[in-house]
Amino acid sequence: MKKRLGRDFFERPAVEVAPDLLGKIIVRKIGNKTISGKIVETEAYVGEEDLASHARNGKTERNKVMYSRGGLVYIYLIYGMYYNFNIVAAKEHVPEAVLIRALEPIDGLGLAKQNLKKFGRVRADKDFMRGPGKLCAALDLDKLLYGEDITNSEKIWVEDSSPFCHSDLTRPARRGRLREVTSGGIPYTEKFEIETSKRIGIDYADIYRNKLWRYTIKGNKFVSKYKEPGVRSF
DNA sequence: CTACGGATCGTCT
DNA sequence: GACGATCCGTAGC
Repeated sequence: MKKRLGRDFFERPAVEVAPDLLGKIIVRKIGNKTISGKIVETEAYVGEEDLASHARNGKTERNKVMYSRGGLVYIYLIYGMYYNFNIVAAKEHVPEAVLIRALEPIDGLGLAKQNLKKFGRVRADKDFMRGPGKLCAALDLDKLLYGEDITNSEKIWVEDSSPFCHSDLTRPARRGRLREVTSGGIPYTEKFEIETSKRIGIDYADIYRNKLWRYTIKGNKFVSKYKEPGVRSF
């Protein structure tokens, strides 16, 4: 059974929520249409002392929702043309958040494709929701959703994954057996490994640039900057 | 494959 | 006035 994640899930430290979100399903409702995808990449931003976090200078007009209850949506404009989508973590007054960096597409690919076209051509299906800016474009996430409560919103929420869900992209070959249903090489029916790494694009953050607060599903092809194993450069 | 520059504007100094 | 939790196109190998 699919089940929406509630307050208790999000009101924990971001370094716990971020890895726990891997494998969960983001569902986006636009009118009577649905776009959904499996979370394969997240990053944790951990309070005012985290120099990579928007909370590093205290509460401001932009980041104030980070100080509210876990489970609210923090969306902001970046580089003047993209949005980034976060879910607030931890309890009220504690400014933590989880950046959603990549999804594996499941449903509503046609609409997602349409949404993305405003931002230019998309090369491959696996690139739809790979990267925080593209993900927001694909799901049509913008300032209008700032502060939305993901635990009871009609527009967006997070579900536990059902074991056999898969998209057209990852549907097994006609003759394939169920256990060969894969998500970027990782069978849905098996547990995945979580890999940690440095967060992307925050080289200015002094010692916090080296924190391993980026979480990915190991081997999943929909992770941003994923490289095929065995590929070497000269 | 890697490296690099430009787009573009709200937010904060 | 500077810059960014990004992305894409181009150039070169």
